[in-house]
Amino acid sequence: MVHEEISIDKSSFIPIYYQLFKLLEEQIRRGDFKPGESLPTENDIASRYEISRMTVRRAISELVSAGMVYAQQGKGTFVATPKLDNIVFEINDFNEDIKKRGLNYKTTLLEAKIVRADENLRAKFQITEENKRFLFFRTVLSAESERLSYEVKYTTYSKSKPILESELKDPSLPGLVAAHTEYLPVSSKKVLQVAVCTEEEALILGISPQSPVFLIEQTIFDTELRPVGWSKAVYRGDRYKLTSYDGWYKKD
Amino acid sequence: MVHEEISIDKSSFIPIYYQLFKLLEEQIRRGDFKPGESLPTENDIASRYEISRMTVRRAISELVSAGMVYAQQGKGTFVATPKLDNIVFEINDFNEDIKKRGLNYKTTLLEAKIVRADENLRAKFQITEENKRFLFFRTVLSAESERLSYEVKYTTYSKSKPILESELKDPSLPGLVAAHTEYLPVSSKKVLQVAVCTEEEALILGISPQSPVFLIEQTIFDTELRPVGWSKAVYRGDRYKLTSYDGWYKKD
DNA sequence: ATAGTATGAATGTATAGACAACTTTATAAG
DNA sequence: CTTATAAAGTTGTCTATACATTCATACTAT
Repeated sequence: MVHEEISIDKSSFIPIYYQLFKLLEEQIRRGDFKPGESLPTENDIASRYEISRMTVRRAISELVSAGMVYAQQGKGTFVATPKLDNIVFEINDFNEDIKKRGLNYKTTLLEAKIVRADENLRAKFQITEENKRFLFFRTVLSAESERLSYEVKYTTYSKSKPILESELKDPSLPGLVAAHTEYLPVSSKKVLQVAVCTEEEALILGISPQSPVFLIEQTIFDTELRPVGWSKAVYRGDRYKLTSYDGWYKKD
Repeated sequence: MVHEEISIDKSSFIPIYYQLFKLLEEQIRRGDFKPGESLPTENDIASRYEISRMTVRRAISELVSAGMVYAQQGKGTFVATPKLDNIVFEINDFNEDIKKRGLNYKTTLLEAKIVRADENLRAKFQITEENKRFLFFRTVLSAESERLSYEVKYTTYSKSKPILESELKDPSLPGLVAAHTEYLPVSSKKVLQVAVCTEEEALILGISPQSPVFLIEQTIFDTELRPVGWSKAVYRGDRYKLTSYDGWYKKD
């Protein structure tokens, strides 16, 4: 296969550092520089293309960010070996998958009320006070009139921030928390497990009991690391999967 | 709470850009600059600390990478709102969890042989040739004499690259592929699903049939995007979980 | 021979300045 | 008042230079 000659066009509106980044990336991909080998020195590249060394460094730093090369002070810059045992499952929203497929999805609010915390809930929110009240939501997500997931959510509650009608449409946990917390919610922890669903969940989702499901618990914390929101969601195992891509070739 | 006064020490061995990065990060964390608000301009910061604008830009670019701020040309640099519905499950190795807990884990090779591809396998490797041969491995991972996962792996095979004794100890798919492929393996796709285990898997893992399990399929591709390795692993659902942290506060 | 020292080469940090690209605001023209 | 133009402000790119830091090598003294 013949590769078209790529080079640097200093008069282009595309930044030089970006052109060089793409050029080096392509050369690495097609094996001009192999894993473990070193790239030409920054000064070599700079004089080769008659550009500044700082511009070369900008290009190389992009390669470093992409994980394709690594630099060692005093030695040089070397091509990395693609790491293939790294697994990164990234989901902006566990439901995004469904939405992307263009299906008609909708969230149904089963219940919304103010509750007093029982012992279990107090543990989740790391409080001892017995009379503290929380907002409680139960929702079901469905697509094409098929129920896909069931979620219960709790957030802190204060009288000064009542429930708004608009929240009830599609109450996401981060959204609810932001609306009912004094402090800024800044961090979140999620735990994914597999389980077989309970009879109640099976009934709600319209699947047979003991079916395998994804179970995701999420806790949201404020600036002082106090829990201000907690949710537990059950996703049908036969309708969800997570995909991870790795290595040099990534989805653009 | 009183915060110690942080500032820039130009004589420190810690780079100025890094000091400034940490300084700005801390100011954002404690709310001096709130989400949506703008940071001081680069020139302001530069003259405020009597450093170069390029050094300021280096610091801010770190903040951008961390997702705490975003820059808009011509307008300014603004504090981002923590995104809490992003889920990133990252596992260097699905077994790392086990290893970190300091348990005695070991990989047991159940079987290793050369096989001819059946129709199913040919589909996985996107080939039609019927007589092509592949390497086949079956392994079990156990910790504290408890079996945790069961994995079957296939890689391309050529006579010129025979199986080495050393491979049989702990044959990871990327390792096997690298040892038996002509071209460089550069990318990988993994799909995680939930399932209930088969009777065979239940027997091997010593759990009851129909137990919930994680199921991870991995395909490794070479530079020409040809599949050169495929594996399917079953992990005990009661022994594995995935955790994701999100937002501004991340684990250090 | 060994250890210490000097030298060169490579990446890392920092600066000052120039201009480009984009946005907002102020100004002028109709 | 509206619209077009100019100006100012802000981030983005690029350059040339200087020095620091780290590493490998060659050299020197013992």
